[in-house]
Formats: sequence, structure tokens, C-alpha cells
Amino acid sequence: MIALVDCNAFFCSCELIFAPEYKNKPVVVLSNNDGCALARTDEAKALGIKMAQPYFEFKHFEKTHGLKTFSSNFALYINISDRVMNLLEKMSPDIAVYSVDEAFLDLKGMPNVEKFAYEVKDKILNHIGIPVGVGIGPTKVLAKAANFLAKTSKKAKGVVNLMSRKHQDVALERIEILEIWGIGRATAAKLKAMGIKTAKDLRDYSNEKLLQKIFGKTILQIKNELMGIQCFPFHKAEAAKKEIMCSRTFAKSVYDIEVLKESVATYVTDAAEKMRSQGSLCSEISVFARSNPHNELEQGSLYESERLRNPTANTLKLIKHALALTEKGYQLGHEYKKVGVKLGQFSQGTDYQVDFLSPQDTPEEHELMAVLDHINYYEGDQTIKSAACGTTDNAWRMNRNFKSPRYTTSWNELKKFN
DNA sequence: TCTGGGGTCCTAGGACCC
DNA sequence: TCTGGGGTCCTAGGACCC
Repeated sequence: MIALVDCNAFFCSCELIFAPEYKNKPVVVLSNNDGCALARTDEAKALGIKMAQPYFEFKHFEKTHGLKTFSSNFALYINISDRVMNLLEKMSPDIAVYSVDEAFLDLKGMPNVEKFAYEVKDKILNHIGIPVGVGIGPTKVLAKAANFLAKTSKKAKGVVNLMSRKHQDVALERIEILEIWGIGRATAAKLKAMGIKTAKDLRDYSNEKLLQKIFGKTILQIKNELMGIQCFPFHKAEAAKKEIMCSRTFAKSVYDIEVLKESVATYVTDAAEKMRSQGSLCSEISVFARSNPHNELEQGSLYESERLRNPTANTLKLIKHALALTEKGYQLGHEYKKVGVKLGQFSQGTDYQVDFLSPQDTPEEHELMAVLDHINYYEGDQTIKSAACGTTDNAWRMNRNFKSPRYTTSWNELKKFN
């Protein structure tokens, strides 16, 4: 028996904790650069605002329908997510966090699951202020389907239990195939052409060989889960990431290679930090940049990749490679709207930041020195092992004789101590 | 004229998830 | 004017091995 707890319009709900005056109004949280919609309340959905829809297409609702928009604040959402998950952990014998706003609960041996589901829902709302829906089923796919109904059906009151075959029959007939977890647009279109329109159609479809041939093996697992046969284990092995990417869209297109390089260096720094935190070294680094795909005159993209002879997690080494790749792929006059970095081909290990450029007597250097001294003074002499400042040509590193394994290379990280 | 058989590993690309 | 940022898994096909 599995429950899926899913926060409603999660990013919006987080913002509404601090701006309750917008409750029951259309609210949207926007992506980076206020580009498009990331989360919508039911009232915003009712206006026809779609997931990932560009902001400029629905901005007019602010004036006509009292739409409220927020720029995204991921630090806040992660903090609230942690609180929700901690609460769930305390209430449930076993939990598998699936994403920032959902978690599966193992309800094995639970006497009254629906009562429990309502308790969970009420507690998260009352203690944290986040509304959730709870779906219960014998498999993850059915729990997901139950959760879908819990959120969309008016009379469900936020909890749907699909443990019995009878309820499954009724419910799956009402769920379009596209709504099933693991079925996307492409697959749904093909399935519909075959006459498989609802979740029930798929569950009861008899020609498994044909399904496997057309769609591969995943669809059979989904079909089995719809039948109540578990194919997706409760705990997916908590594996280290196999690749780590960092990328952003620019607010305005970029033509200048220096700007591009600054960004690339920043994203390498971020990605390398993530990589070190899982104890990996990479032996492949890629840099990519794209022009705006929505422009009619889309220009060429930049994609350069390199295999490294010696695996490394050294930020400065990686920056050097990344900047060389950027120069290699850069084309004068091309517009670049999005740029990013990917680290891959991981192996286990750590290495230390050994090569560095000579420090220069810059204002940043003095500022960093002051920050380090400050940290030293308040946190103790061994807080910072090493630190880097600057991003491209002026990148330099300080190596002070601190013994703690904690170290950081990010200027913004350092400033947080202040 | 005739041109093995069985396997592994890697990569690119598609589809999907939030 | 203005269009997100991450990830995973699967498959097909090519390179390569003996």
C-alpha cells in the first residue's frame, strides 16, 4: 500500500504563506528572468494559463483579472520542502522523496489509511501552510493516478483511495492516457491512434508484444502497475548523479565572448561544487550555447565537448578547459541566448585545487581577505581551507593553512558568512 | 564465386519526469 | 520586446573484440 503526497501548486503555495492576501486569487510563479509560468494556482489555471507559458502572453490578466505574479525564490521553496518532508518522515514508517513537492509513503500495515491520509493533509496545512493532495494505491502508478483525481475531482476533498479493484475500474476509465505517469505527449498520441484512450484501455489491452515492440519495455511496466503489479520499487537506489549540468537563459541575447566566458566560468564553478559534494571526479566536460530557438532566424549553436586525460574536480582546471572550449566554438556575430556546462563520465575520488594563478592586488582580493579574516575570527581558525575569487582571467586562489575539509570556491557562498 | 558468429561498449537521440 | 533548468532511462546503431 503506497500513498503519494503532492503539494498543490507548490511554488505558489510557498509564496502565499507570506502573502496570504492573494489566497483564492489567480497566482503564478515565474521562471528565471520572469520568462514563463512555473506554477499556477487553480484560479490561474482557470484563466487558461498553461505550464511554461511565456509571461508576456498572459501578463494582461494582471490588470483585467487581478493576477498576481512572483519571481521565483528557490531558496524559499527548498526550505519549505524540507519542512514538509521532515513532517512526513515523522508521521510515516517509510518515505521516498520523489521531487521537491512530492513523496511516496509506505503504508504497509496501516489500519485506517484514509484517516491517516486526512491527518497528513491537515497537519501539513496547519503546521506549514501548504495544501496537499493524497493518493493511495497498491502501486506507485496507481497512487499517482489516485493523486491526480484527489487534485482534480471536486468531491474528493484531497484524498482518493484506489486500493479496491472496483474503484480502480471506475477511476481509470475517467483518466485520459496522457495523465498517466510515464506517458508523455508522443506516446499518448500513438496510443490514441491505436484506440487506447484511457488508463483503463491501457490496463486491459491484451497485445503486450505489440506494445513492447512499439514503445519499449517501460510501457509494460506501467501497464502492470495499473493492474496492481508492482514494477517500480518503493526505494529507487539512491545513486550518485551521472552527469551534472548548469545552465541559464540570458535575459537578453549575448554576442560578446567575454560575457559568455564569464557565465561559463560561473556554471563550471557551480557544477564542480555539486560534483565534489557527491565525491566524484569528471573526465568529460561540455560547453553549450544556443541562440533563441523562438527566433525565426535561429543562428547556429555552440557545442564543444572534451575528454579529460586525468579525472578531476578541480574548479580552476575545469574552468580552463571550459574557456578553451568556449573559444573554440564561439562564432563572432552569433547571438547566444542560453549557455551551460555539463560534467560527465564520473569516477570516485577527490582532488585538491593545486594550480592557481598568482594573486593580484585588486579590490576584490582585499574584500575577500577581509571576509576570510572575519570568518576566521568568528568561526575559528580552521573554517576555510581554500577559496577562489574571480571567474575568468583574473581568477586566483588563496591557499591558507587551514585544516578543515570544508572549503568553498564560490564568492557568493563566502559572502553568506558575512 | 564465396565473405562468421557472438559479444561488449559507447554514443546520440528520443521520450519522459518535475 | 518578452519563451526554465535541471535530470533519468531506453534504444538503435556503430566500433571494436576474439
